[in-house]
Amino acid sequence: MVHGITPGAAATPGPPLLVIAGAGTGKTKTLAHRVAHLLLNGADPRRVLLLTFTRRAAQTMIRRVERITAAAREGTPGSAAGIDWAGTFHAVANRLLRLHAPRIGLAEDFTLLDRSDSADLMDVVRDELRLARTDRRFPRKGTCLAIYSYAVNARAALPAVLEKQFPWCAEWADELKGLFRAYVAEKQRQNLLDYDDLLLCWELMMRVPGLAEEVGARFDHVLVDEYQDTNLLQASILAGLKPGGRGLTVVGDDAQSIYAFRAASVRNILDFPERFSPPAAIVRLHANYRSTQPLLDAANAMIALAAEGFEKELQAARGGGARPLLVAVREEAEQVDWVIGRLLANREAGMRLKDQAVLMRASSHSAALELELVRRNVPYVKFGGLRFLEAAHIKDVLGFLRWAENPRDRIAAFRTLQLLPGIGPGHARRLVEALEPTRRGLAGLAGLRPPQAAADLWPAFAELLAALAASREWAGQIERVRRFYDPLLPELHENPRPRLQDLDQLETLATRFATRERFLTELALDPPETTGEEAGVPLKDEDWLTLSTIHSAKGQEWKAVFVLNIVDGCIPSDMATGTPAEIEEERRLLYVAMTRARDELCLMQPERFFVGRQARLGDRFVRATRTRFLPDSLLPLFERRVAGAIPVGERAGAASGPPVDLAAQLRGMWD
DNA sequence: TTTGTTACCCTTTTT
DNA sequence: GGGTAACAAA
Repeated sequence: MVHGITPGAAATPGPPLLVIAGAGTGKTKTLAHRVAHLLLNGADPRRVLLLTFTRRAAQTMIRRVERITAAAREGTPGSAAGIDWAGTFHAVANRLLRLHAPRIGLAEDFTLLDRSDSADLMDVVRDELRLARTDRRFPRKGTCLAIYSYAVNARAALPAVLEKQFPWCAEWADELKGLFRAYVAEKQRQNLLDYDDLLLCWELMMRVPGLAEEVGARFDHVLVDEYQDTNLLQASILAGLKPGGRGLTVVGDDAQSIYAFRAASVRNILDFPERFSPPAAIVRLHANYRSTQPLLDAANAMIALAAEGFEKELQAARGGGARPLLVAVREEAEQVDWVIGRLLANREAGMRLKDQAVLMRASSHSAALELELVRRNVPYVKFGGLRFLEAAHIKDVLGFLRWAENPRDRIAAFRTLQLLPGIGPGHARRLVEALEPTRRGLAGLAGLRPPQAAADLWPAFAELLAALAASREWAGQIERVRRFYDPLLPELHENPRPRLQDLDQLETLATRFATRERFLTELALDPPETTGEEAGVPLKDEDWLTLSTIHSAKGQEWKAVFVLNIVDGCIPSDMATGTPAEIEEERRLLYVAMTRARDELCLMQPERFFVGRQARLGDRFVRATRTRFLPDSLLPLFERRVAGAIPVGERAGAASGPPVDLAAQLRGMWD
C-alpha cells in the first residue's frame, strides 16, 4: 500500500475521505490502490461505484485495480476485479435511469441527445416561438443551450446566471425562460434526454423517498476522481447517494480545476470535509513522481502567482533534470518547424513519438502543425476539438437509425426527411404531422404523398424506415441505410470520398455493439474522440505522436511535452478574459499543461500571428506578447531559446508559400 | 416551398 | 472560413 492510506477494515464502509493530490503525485495509483485494498479486504466489486471524468479514465482505473488485485492474490482463480459500475456521471446516470425509468415516469427507451442534437432542438423551438425574428438579435441556439445548461448544472436561477455568466443576454430573460420551458416540454414529448437531463433526473431520483435509499444501498463504496471538476448537481447526487458520507472517497486537486465554464465549482472539493460531521478526513499528497524538479519549480512559481493561493508546493521524488525551454519563434510557421525538428531529434535519440505530446489551448491552434505532420509523414492522433460525430454525413446516417429507434424523435425525422430532394422544412413538417394520425408508426410513411421531386425515391425511403423500425436484427442496418443514402451523398455534401470512408468507419464501429439502442447511446456518451484516425487506429502497433487540447490532456503524462502559443490571447484565450475568475482558470490550465511533462517541457512563444481576411487595412501580422502568466520575474526558471539558433535550413521568406521538403521527397522514393 | 445568393457575424475548452 | 439570416428566383 503506497501513500499511507489505510482505511481500515474495508468490508464496512468507512467515514468520508478527501484526497488532495497535486499533479503527478500518483492520484490514479492511489485511487486504484484504495479500490484494490477494499476488494482484497472483502468488499463486493459489484457494489463499488467508481465515478471518473472520462470513460477512458475509468478503463485505465479498472485495469490497474485488476493488476493490483491479481498480483496480491497470486494463484487465486477468478481474480478479475469485476467492477461493473465504473464510468462518467453521465454514463452511470444513463444506466440507472433506464433501470428505474418507470418509477420516475420516464420511458426507458429514451433517446439521448448529444450537444449538437440539443442545439438543433433548441433551434426548432426558438423558431417556433418566433424568437429568431425580433428586431434585436436574440441569442443563437448554441448560446441558448449554454445558458440553459449552465443554469441546470450550477443549480442556479436564470437571472443570476445571466447576470454573472452571460450579461449580454440579460435583456432576454423572459424570452429565454419561455424558450427553456418549451424546450423541456418538447424533449418530454419526443422522449428525449440531453446530457443535463441525465444528471438532473439522477438527482431528482435521489429525492424520491424510498427510491433514493434503494439506489444508495446498491453501493457500499463510492469513489470519485477529478472531484475539483464536478458541479453542484453532481455534488448533490453524491449527497443523495451517501447522505452520511460513509463509504465516500473523493480525489482531486483544486489547482487543476479547469471546467468552470461547464459549471464545475471548485467549492465542491474545498467544502467537502465540512459537509459531514464529523468532517471528512483529508489526505494531502505532495511528492511528485512524475516530473524533474526544474520543471516543477517553474510550474510551482507560475501557479503561486494565482490570486487565490494554493498551499501545495510540488516536490520531485526524482533527481536531476534541465530547466524547461521557453522558445521564441518569429511566427507560427517557425513554431511548427521548431517543434517537428525537436520531436524528430528526440526520436533519433531514442524517445518514441508515443512519449511525446503537443498541447494547445484550442483545437484549432494545431492546424498548421497537422498539415506539416501529414506532409512529413509523421503519424499522430489528436484528442479534443471537432468530433467525428459532428460531421454532417455521420449525423445523416445516424438520423435514420434514431428515427427508427424512436419514432417520436422529430429532430431525427426532420433531418432525415430533408435529405430527399424537394423536401425542405415546410414539407418535412407537413409529412411528420400527417404521419402521426396514421398510428402506424413509420410504416405509415408509405401512405403519405411527398412533393413531386421526391416521388421517385419515396417508396424505397418509406420501406427502409419501416423495415428499420420493425427489425430486431441490428447487424446490417447501417449497410441498409447506406444503400439508400450513399447515392444521395454526392448531391448533399462536397468531398464525398472521405465522407464515404467515414461511413465505413461508422459501420465498423457499429459491429462492436449488440443493439441499435446501445450503439446510439454509447456513441452520444462516449464519442470516438480522435481525429487523424487514418494514422491512429489501423496502425495501432506503430509509433505515433499525440496532439491534444489541454483539457483533453488532463490526467495524462509524457516524457516530452510541447505547449503551443504561450501567448496572451491564446492562453489566456481572449474569449476568457472577461472576469478575474475566468483568467484564473486559464492560469490553472497552463499549470495543467506544464505539469504533464516528465523530463522535457518546451513552451513555444510565437512573436507574431498571421491574421487573414481582416476587414481592416494594414499589417496582416499581429504582434503577440508572452502570456501574462509568465512575467519577467519567472524567466530565470526557464532556458530561453530563439528559433533562429536552431539550423532548420534557409527559408526564402515565410510568406512565399510552403517550402519544398526535399528530405521528404528523398524518403518518399523508398515508400 | 425549395434552392441559390449574398452579406454579416463569430471564432474555446466537453460529458 | 463556417454558420446564419434575409432575400431573390425557380
